[in-house]
Amino acid sequence: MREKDPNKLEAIFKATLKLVLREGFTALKMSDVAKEAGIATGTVYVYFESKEDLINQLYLELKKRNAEEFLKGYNAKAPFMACFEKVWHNYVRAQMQEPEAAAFLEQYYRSPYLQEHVRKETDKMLQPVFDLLERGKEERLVKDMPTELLVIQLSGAIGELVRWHMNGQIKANPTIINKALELAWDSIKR
Amino acid sequence: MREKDPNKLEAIFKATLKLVLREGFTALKMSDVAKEAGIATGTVYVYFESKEDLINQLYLELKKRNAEEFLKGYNAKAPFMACFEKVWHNYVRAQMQEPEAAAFLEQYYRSPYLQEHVRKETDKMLQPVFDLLERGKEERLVKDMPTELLVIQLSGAIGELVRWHMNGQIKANPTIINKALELAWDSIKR
DNA sequence: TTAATTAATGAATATCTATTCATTAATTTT
DNA sequence: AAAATTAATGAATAGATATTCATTAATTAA
Repeated sequence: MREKDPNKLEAIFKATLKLVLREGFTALKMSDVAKEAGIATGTVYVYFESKEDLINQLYLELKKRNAEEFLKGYNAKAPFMACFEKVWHNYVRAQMQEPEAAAFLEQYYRSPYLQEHVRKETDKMLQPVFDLLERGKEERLVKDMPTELLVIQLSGAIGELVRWHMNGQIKANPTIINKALELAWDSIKR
Repeated sequence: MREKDPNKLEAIFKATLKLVLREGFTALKMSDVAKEAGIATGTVYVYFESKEDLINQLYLELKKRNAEEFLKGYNAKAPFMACFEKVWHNYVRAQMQEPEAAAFLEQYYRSPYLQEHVRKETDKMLQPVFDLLERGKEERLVKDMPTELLVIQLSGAIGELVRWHMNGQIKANPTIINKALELAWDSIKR
């Protein structure tokens, strides 16, 4: 039993991400994926049943990696402010390090591949943020506003920062990122 | 010379928006557009040369409408705070009233149809916001931060609010919208 | 070392969808 | 009212792309 090559699988993922970033789902062709990955068209079908399968598997994989990145070194017992900064930086880093992934996830949300239960499932990833913000409210450090609104404020700003960065409209260096953190915090602090 | 029916043109636009909101560009078929608009497939080609043409014409039309909405009743000579609130509410309203348009524009930005010069062209729509924020900095009402960052903070939050609203994850009634404004202002105020 | 098994290939096929066009219907002009 | 013009139709066509599969190459087991 000859083994499948994990490098090829990863190459397919990478190629897909690259192409989706460049032209979106609309222009994604299996033959292009294969070419970009440096393999034959048919080989993609050794690893994935169909285009739909590829996209969904990749989606789940990205979510998994994202969650790991997201909670790296997070300790819910630390003081609130430490937790907040940690989560914020993790979130930014997760998005910044993998802008292709961010673009893919964005596309997935507006595609025929999306299944509602999957969306709900993966939205749970934000739960730690919800918990943290509610703790912040209890400790009277954060405004008494619907937690959803607070999350929207934070994730919206980060997402937009990454988009502008990718467009080349802004260069998101550490200085900029820290300033963005300051803005974000001033927004929700009591 | 029989005249073309402006209702049909509008119906095609509407159908396209509806379908793109539901499943994105990926699943957009000319035959579906026609069916949704209640006309024959071929009729779409009476009004548009091609699918590409349809998408680009719709894009330009939406941008035009958006810009009108955006600047409605705006008077740059009013006191800063009045201007800020006006612009903010206009921006929210433009996005909220036409969530389908917002979804379409989002998709367009990640599609093979996008042309870089078009993106740059239409990004100019944000110029009034840039101007206003720079005035705010001069008047010492707004933080001395790169204007881009301030814009990112504002537009990111609004965009995310609309997305959550569309997903049904939050009900953006006037109360919520005002709270969001409060958060946004606290973020950038000095 | 040979046989067996499975990955890899890519041209051929099947499927799907944009576009065309011969025909019909509606409107306008004469 | 008849002729002329153009919109509207939708089945047929052209073109594009997902998927298959007969064949080859590589790896593993015997």
